[in-house]
Amino acid sequence: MVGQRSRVLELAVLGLLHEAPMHGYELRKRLNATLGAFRAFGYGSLYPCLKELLAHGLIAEEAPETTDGAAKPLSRRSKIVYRLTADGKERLQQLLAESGPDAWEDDGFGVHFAFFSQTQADIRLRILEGRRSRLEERLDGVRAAMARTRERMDSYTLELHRHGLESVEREVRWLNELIASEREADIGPGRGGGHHPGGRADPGAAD
Amino acid sequence: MVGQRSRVLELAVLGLLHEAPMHGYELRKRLNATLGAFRAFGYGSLYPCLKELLAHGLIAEEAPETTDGAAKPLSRRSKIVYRLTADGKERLQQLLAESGPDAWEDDGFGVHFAFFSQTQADIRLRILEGRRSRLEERLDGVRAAMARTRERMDSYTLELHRHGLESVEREVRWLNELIASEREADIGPGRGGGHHPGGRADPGAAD
DNA sequence: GTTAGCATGTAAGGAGTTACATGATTTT
DNA sequence: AAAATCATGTAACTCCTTACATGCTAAC
Repeated sequence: MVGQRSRVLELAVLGLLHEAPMHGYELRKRLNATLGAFRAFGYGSLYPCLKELLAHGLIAEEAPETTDGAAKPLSRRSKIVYRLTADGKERLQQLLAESGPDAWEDDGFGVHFAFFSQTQADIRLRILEGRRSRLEERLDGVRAAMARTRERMDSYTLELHRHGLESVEREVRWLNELIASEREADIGPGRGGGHHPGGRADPGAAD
Repeated sequence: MVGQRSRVLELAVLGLLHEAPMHGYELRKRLNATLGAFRAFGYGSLYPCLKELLAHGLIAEEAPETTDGAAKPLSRRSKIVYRLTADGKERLQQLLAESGPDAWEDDGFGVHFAFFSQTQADIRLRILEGRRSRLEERLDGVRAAMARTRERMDSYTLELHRHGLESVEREVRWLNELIASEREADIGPGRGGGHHPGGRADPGAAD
C-alpha cells in the first residue's frame, strides 16, 4: 500500500462527486469554495488523490461527451470526468458514518460538517457533541495554563490567550445552538431525517 | 544546507531562551504554554531544531550546575541547558524585525504576537496592519464565493461559511482595537516604546 | 497565430507527527 | 527497589506545498 490518502481530501472528493460528476480542475474550485477558509488544496494534492481513488475503484472515468464516432475518447490530454462507482458510494457512506475523533478534530470537522446534509441525524449529533467536548477540554487546558503562569506573562501574551480563549468559547456557543437545533428537528416532526440548522434569529444587523 | 528549520519554531525557541536559559523538556512546556491553542510542538520537532540551532552557533550548551569537581559534566544522559549566544541574539532581533508575510500569515502571526513585548513599536504596528489586510482579503474572497454559489449550497455549508466569516470579522475587530491601542500609546506620552494592549473596557462581565 | 486561461500531471521537499528507544531522577 | 515522571533523542512516515512540465481551447 502506497499513498494512504488523507481522510479529509478523500471525503471531500467523494462527497462532491456524489453531488455531480466532475473533472479535476472544476473539482478543485468547488473544493475550495465548499471548504472556504478552513482548508485549501492545490493540484499537487488533488490529482494524486484522484489517481489513487481511481486505482482503488472508488471513482471511474466517464467518456466525455462522445457525440461523434468516439474515435479518440481520451488519447491525449483532455478533460477527464470522474464519477463515483458503487464502491465509492459505499466508501462515502462509511466515511460519513464515522463519528469518532477523525470527524471532530480540527482537521476533519470542517469537511464532515460541510457534508452534513448527506449525514444521518444521529451521527451529526454525535459529531457536534464530540467536537464540543474536545473544545471544552482545550478550554480547561488553556485556562489552567493561564492560571498557572499568569504572573510570568507579559500583556501581549496575555491578550493573545484571552482572544484565543474567547474564540473557542464562541465556537462552543455556536455548537450549543447547532445541537439544540438538531435535537429540536429530531423530536419536532415525526420524521427522522430533518435538516435545517439555519434557525438564527438575527437576519441583517451584522457588524 | 539540510534542515532549514521553520521560522515559527526557531523564533519561539530563541525568544524563550532570551528570557531565560532552559533545557529542552522545559522549553517544550513553556513553548506550548506560551503559544497556547495556536500551535503545539512535540519533541520530534523541538530536539532536531535545537540541534540545528546549536550547529549554527545560535545557542550553546551551558554546563549544568557544576557545583562539584565537574568530573562528568555531560558524559551520559542528563539535562542540557541551552542559552542564547551573541549570534543567537542577533538572529532573534532580525526575526523580530521582520514585518512581512512571515509575520502576519496564519502560521507566523501567533508567535510574532507572543513576543511583541520584545518587538519595536513600529514593527508591531506594521504586523498588525498586515494581518488585518490579509484577513480583509480573505473576507472579500469568501464573500464573493458565497455570493456566486449561494444557491447551490445546502444550509449546513451555508452555516459553516457564515460562522467562518463571523470568526474572521471578529479577528478584524480585535486587530482594530489593538491597532488603535498601539497608536494611542505611540502618540500619548512622549515616550516611544510603550506597551499596554490591555486597554479593554470590560473587566469581568465575560460570557 | 499568439497570448490567456483551462486542464492534467510529476518530482522534490518542507514541516511536522507518531512511535519508538533509552537513560536519569524523584517519589512511594 | 519499583514505579512514575523527567529528559533526550531518532527513524519512519504523513500530508501537503511549490515548482515545474506539458498540452488543449478559446479569444483577440
